[in-house]
Amino acid sequence: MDAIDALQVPKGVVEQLKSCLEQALVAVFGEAFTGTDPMLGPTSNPKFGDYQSNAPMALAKRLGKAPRAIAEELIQQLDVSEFCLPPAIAGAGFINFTLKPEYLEARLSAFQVDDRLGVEAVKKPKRTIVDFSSPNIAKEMHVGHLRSTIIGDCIARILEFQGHDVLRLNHVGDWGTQFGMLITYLREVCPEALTTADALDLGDLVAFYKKAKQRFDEDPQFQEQSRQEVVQLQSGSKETLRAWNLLCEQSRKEFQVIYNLLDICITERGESFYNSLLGSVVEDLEKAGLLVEDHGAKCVFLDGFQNREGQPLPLIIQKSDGGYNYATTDLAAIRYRIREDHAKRLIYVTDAGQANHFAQVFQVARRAEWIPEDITIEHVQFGLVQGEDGKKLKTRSGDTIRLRDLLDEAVDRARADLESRLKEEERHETEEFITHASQIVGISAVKYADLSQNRTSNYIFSYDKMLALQGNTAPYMLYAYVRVQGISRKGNIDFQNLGSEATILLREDAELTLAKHLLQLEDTLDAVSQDLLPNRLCQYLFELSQKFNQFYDRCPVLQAEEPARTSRLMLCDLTARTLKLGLSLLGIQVLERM
RNA sequence: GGGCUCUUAGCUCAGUGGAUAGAGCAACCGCCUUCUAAGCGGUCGGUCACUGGUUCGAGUCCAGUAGAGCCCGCCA
Repeated sequence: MDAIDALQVPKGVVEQLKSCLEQALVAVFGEAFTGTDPMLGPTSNPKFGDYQSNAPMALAKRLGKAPRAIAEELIQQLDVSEFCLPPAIAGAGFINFTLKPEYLEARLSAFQVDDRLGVEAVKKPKRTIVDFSSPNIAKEMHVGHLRSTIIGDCIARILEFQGHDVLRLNHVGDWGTQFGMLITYLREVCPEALTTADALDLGDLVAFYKKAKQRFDEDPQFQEQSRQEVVQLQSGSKETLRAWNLLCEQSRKEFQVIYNLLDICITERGESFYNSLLGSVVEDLEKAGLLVEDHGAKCVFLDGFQNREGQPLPLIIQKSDGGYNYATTDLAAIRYRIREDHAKRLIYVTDAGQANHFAQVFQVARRAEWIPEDITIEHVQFGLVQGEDGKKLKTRSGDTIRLRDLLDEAVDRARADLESRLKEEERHETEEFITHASQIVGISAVKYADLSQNRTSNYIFSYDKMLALQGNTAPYMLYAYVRVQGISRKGNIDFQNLGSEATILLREDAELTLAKHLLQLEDTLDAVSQDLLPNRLCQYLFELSQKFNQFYDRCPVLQAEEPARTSRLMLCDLTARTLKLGLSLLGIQVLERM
């Protein structure tokens, strides 16, 4: 087969093999086996080939035959010669498939002119909302916002690349009791901040917030005033709204500094956006017969949730003072996102501590029949960021770490490391180079360290580990990319112009291993867009870097004779482009030199 | 008391119901006259918390036990 055929069969290898197996199952065992899962996956060990089917063992009971006999019959009816070597039966009844070098060569050669590197855009794009980051107005962004921001951005990037229509929403905390207490406090001690722009910077605001919170916790009268202020806000008092607006504007500027640093694009649509819709949420829940008044508050009592005394737990929709809280806002947001934004997939990226809250809100929305069957709603939760002592990450003095400081330190450390290496190697680089490289390495390291862990577990934050040059880190991968660019500089190679005759030839094991991995990008992205676990993409890119480094170690490129030389140059270029694309989906930029 | 998440090598962590459970770090041993050694190869390292169950097959699914973290009525 040649490159043209490969282009006409654009489906992933796995899909092709699966459908061949499905056809064989029907051909051998009859129509009753239509739709039987062929149980195809990558092999558990490269010595078994590339893919394995476990179907014979699964079907043994149903067919009353030995697995190996079933495998034998299946193979007879199976024609995969287009892309595989003859399949082999092994062990208890596994069917092992090994891809033909010619097939790999043809597929990869086609990637040469494909910016998407073989990854097809989805046929049915879904309107998807990714709700992430969500800092609170009047507070500084801190470590707690790190994971939501990084993971949410990554998920959005991947879904966008797959062709989905993604709306990235920043559900900022710009409403609620905390706001009331801040305005109440400022009215007392710094009234000009409520009427004049830039009267305070965010640092002051944060200090005031802390004091306000203190007052709120110990002074019942202050509490009451704060609640009243919230009611004023919610009912649209002009003066309060103006003060509120000034505070928001101040915070917004500061958030943007962080988002620029992290290269994050997001649309702000805070809690306040849903303010005018809260009343109808209450009304509709009332109509649906879900609302119960208890101690003056309007609640929905939940199925499967209890308080300490074993009583059913309420979700409070409207407080006894008439104010609304976050559950109400989240319910309004669900409705708005489905009815007005026409979202088909709703994704919330917040910490695991909010799992109860979302489970409760989703339950109420379902019982109110606001979530149609064809719409999925997911809480993408993640664990705590912990210090190296295993406790919640804090500064030495016990304060919360500002996100800004955390990122600055990562960049500073990357810079110190780079400078010491330059000195050691007696290299001289411009200030511009050093600044840029440190910036990319530092920020990438923070992002990659976070994304490379399974998000559901807590994660231990360590500058030393994330900035390490060895292992599963951003610098290791950036270096693999830089190595390719080094080859092109050394050999004066223009990867865009390797000639129309250029073809990929896979002769060495290291070449074959690398080639097979390059072909798995699509499957990897499919998996990530389903389970929303970015660490799988990280794992893929890490393995790609390892396989490239092995190839680099064993196969000379520039010194090789033609046609191997051009073929290897193509493999280098494909690797670099795959790394660049993959890292970009993690929100990480590459460097040409480092 | 209830709920959620977790428990895998000395450390940090992967692991789609399938074959002999993997990686990185740390430790130790090798490899630069050859494209950046920020690399590559090798050695050492395991009662997958425990007990049952489902299954042809369980680290993976179910139940229970123990331990850790987080959450649990008017904050978000």
